[in-house]
Amino acid sequence: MLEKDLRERIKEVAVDHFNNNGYHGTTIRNIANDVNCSLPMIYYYYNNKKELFDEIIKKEYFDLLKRQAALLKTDNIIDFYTKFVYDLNSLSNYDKKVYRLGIKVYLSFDGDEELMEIMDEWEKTILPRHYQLLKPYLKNADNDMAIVRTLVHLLESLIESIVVKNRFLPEEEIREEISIVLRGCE
Amino acid sequence: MLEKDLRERIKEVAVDHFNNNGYHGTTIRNIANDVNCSLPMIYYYYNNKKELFDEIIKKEYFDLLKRQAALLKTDNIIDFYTKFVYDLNSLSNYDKKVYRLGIKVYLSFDGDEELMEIMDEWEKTILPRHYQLLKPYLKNADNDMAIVRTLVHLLESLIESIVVKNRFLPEEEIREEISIVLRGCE
DNA sequence: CTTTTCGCCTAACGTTCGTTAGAATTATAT
DNA sequence: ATATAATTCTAACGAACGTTAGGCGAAAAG
Repeated sequence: MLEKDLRERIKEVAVDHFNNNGYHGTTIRNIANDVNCSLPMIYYYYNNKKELFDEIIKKEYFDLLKRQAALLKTDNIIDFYTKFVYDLNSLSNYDKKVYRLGIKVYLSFDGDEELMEIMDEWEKTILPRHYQLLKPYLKNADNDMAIVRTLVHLLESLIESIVVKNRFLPEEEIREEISIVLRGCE
Repeated sequence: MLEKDLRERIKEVAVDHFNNNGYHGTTIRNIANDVNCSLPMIYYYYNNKKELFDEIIKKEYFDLLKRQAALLKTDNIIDFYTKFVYDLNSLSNYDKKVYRLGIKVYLSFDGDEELMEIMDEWEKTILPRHYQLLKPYLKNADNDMAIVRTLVHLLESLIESIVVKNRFLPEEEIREEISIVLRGCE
């Protein structure tokens, strides 16, 4: 037994390859090479290529999302969202790659119909969840929902910068932008 | 000679395939099948697969971007940005697919190093360009640049909804969100 | 001590890929 | 009419792909 469980190491390397080369550009041989194991070992732990890909999205990605969504919320809504985004900067490389891969599937740039449906289900929960979070701070104006939508759009773009484009975003910049959208709230 | 130039038809079908299946998931055989021509005809007009992909990004995508960027600007900045985004809804299917493919490369979900460098060069021009547009409407506050950044982030997310996720966004929703970011300007 | 199970391997299967050789057909020019 | 050039084809190349058959050695179970 090497440093880590072989099954885990395969998945880690697979995340890397799927990320860099997409589903079709990734070969089992290349994964096996980087893991330093023989080719059929991949099939010993995963039935086939698709199952390996699916496990990364269904388990790793959604676990990560749920961990993120369960973050504690402070009493200041701007602080909360700022921290929520800023903390993505210090995600582990593995988590960042899983996140990136998930977004790729979310935008239907990779994966298949089945995964897309799961993503659609998740997406439906996004707006209501943030509406609940923001509710106490909204002034029951006629554009409350527009503010929630705008914030979610901003968050998506910020997350993409950090996770997909692999940029570092300073806390102050994040706070400024979120404050612009939420100015007037609290 | 059929309805259209064969070279053009190959490119059209290729855009579709690269879009649906990515670079590695696309095969020259499948393209030839859908074009209803023999396989080597692709090689008659394009030296290889990569050249076909590159032409779509380098010519079609950037032509589209430049067309977009050259849009006339009205005297009302919110009207202008609203129209800018809303008009994406009625892009032709071909243009939408080209746009989508370009964003895929922009996010380095497809394509290679060389295309990424071209994308990076383009990206550098985005913030300054919108700063110039917004300048007359900004009140020289200390968060002027933050407003520009926020707007660009919002635009990116709105564009992605329409072009990548293929949603229809109503003009009123777009206007509301842009107004939230630009409230105070003009 | 024997037998079964587990983790891992070498070698190969059949298929599909990008690409090309070489020839047939059609259009253009002389 | 004849020569040249532009399109298009059938057929195949070698390489790489996902996947599997079958066996080896060590550990665990009886």
